[in-house]
Amino acid sequence: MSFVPNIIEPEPAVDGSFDDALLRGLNPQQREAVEYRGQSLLIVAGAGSGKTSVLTRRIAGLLQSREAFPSQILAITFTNKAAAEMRERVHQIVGNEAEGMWISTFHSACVRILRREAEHFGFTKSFTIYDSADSRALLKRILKELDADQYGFTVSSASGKISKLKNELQDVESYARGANFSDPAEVMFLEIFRRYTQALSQANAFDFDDLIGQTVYLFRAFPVVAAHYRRRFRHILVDEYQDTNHAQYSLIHELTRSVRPDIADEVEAAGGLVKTKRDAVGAIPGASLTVVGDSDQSIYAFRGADIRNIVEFERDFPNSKVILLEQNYRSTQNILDAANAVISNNFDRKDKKLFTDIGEGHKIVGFTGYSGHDEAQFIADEITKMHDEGIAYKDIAVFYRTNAQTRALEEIFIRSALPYRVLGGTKFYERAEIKDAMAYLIAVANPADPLALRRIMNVPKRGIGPATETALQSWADAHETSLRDAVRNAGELGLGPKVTGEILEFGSVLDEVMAKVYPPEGSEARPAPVADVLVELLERTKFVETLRASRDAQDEARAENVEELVAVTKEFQKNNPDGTLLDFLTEVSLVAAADDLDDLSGTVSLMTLHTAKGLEYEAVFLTGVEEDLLPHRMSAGEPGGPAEERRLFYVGITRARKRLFISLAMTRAAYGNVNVAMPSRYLQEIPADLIDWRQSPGMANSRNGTEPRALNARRDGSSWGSSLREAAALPPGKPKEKTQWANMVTNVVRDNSTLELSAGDRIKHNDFGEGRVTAVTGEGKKRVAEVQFDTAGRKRLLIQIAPIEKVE
DNA sequence: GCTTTCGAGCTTTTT
DNA sequence: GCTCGAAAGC
Repeated sequence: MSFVPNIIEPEPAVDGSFDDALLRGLNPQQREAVEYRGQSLLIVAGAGSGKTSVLTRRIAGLLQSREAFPSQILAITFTNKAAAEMRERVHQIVGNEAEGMWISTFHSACVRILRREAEHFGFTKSFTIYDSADSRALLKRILKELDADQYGFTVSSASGKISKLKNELQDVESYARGANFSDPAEVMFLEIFRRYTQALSQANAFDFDDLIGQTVYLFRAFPVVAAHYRRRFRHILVDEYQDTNHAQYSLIHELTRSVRPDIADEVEAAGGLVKTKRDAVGAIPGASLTVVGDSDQSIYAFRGADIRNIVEFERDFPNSKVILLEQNYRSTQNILDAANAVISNNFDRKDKKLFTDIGEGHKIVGFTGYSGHDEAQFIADEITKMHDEGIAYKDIAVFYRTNAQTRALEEIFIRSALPYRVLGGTKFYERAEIKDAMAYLIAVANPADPLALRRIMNVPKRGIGPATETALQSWADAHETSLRDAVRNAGELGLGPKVTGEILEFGSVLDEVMAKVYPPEGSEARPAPVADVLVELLERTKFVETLRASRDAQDEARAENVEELVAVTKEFQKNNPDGTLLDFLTEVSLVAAADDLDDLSGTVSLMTLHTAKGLEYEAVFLTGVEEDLLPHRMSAGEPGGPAEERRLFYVGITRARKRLFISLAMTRAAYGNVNVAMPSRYLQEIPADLIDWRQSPGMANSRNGTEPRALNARRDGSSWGSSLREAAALPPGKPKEKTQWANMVTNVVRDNSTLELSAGDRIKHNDFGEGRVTAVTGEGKKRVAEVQFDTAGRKRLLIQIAPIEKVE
């Protein structure tokens, strides 16, 4: 493929001035961060210090002053959501001038580049993107082929190691150079890595890490290609710089390099307009770089993020300017005091203190539950109270360390009829039936991908079992062709007539639909819209029909999910009239947890602490602040683990604007059994006078006691254990137990759909005891009772499933 | 080749 | 307490 410059543009006429409105309301440091002009700028932006505002105004300034065309700006954010927000905010300031900027994540920017350039190195533009599940499936096959479990390899250990290597820009060859060949496990790993890499390239696929790594490779191997992007992007801005890994760091380095005079000659000879950009010696100077970050918020070391990228920025980019933003515009002073106190325990950091002039605000509220459910009930009650006080559900968020913690929260929220959304976690696109439907689309888009093909070969059931699949694969191997070709030529395999017919029919459905997606060269036909493609595939394979006909009750729900996917494709087509199947697949592959956080108002948001980064809420609940959860047990062994966990806690605290709740439980369910939980060490790091303990670990621990025990008085495990044993020894359901653990919740659920309730009724609840109904709202399945309990306080109950009965 | 059953292992965080 | 894979029976 020859290099074709695709944008002809004159130099912008710099008038060097921009609207004063851009600087309005900024403090001196923020103002300087917007106005500074130089080769490289590091903005160290504490949590809530207005960095998004600074970044967007900086971009708007570049555009308004005509220092840059939109097409010369590349802004990189961490999530698509953040990218969309930044685009929107720039658009608000400069209007349509914002068109043509690249504001995207590292991954989507790289996909865009790779789709354009993949043909330089043996891929086609229709490559597929393997998500982690796809990579794992592939690795599973490879490990099995090699019997690698003999050497202690698991899918997760192998995928972790490969990912780590790729983040450090290592490939099979470079790894082999440093490998110890007398270690059989290392030899085995090398073989796994080799086969994995080979399988990806045969499948015309990249995994997540490749998207970055291969782009760097592309730039290094093809200087003229790199020169095209270096020439194009004159201003590069990177958000959340503390979370970049080595590959991403290298990508930034590659993009901001200057173009050597001889390469510039080559670009010019190929028709690239570079003359106006060349300096005295004929080189094209490197682009200007602005990075924004906060090393206190670095929480992705496990993914290869290297805090040194930000710490050593000044060394890497000589003559760079550093600007510190310390004034916080988000949180109350109490919240900031807690955050500052916690983070100051990380000793190897530059001292930095957030301050605000918002005022003290509410105290932080602490609560210790008996169990995770008890904790969840406390949260539900507090949310109800705040909602009554006029705080919208959408301004409230609940954070947790692990996704497993959602279960208890969801159960209680459903019972309390609280509207909520879980961000991340088991996502729509991870459901098996959705992955199946998606695999049909991938098989059509990228016929080289055997993973997708294998997944759907027998879905719905068409009698192509493992034996038949192996036969097809062997035929493909013997003829040195793809699995897809074997499907087309199934007639030559000598299989039974029935199964042969099925395979051929399957293959021709794919081929015929493919012809509609990629109309032959010179034909008038436009590529078929994604929704049509999907519907045709589903109909011709009787995919939904089979699910609907199934006796399994869950299959009905699966059919509905697939219909939902059809709706998603229609929506996509509406928003992107020219969107291709590849665009759709790319978008789906790169959606992040924080991305589906749309303005769907009126629901409480539940998410992990990692997902919470970059977001802010009026009220925040930090849950499960316990040893082994935060800090997580798994982090203990890793160097820097506890410090990173502390940063995670810090990130959580600093998301809150006005109200912060910190909660924990004395027991926590894991793997289906119940374990004793201890308060997190980080709790002691918050000055005691900042927290108003509704029920402190000390109170919850002492039998009847209302004396809060000082948190920093070390409790050993045995005292917790013994107190628990006493608690557990009490038969469940005794009145005494109830009053002591007013919020204790059991798992009793019943079908109450026939129960008629109205205001004034007196009821008895399994866990909360007796109370009076104050209001009934909603219809049918969603009827909700507001109940004032005698001892347990006010609760909202979803009547249908509440363990209650009327008492006369 | 399909379906059912039973046991093992599992949970850190994500683009 | 759930998911996945192996094994056995149909």
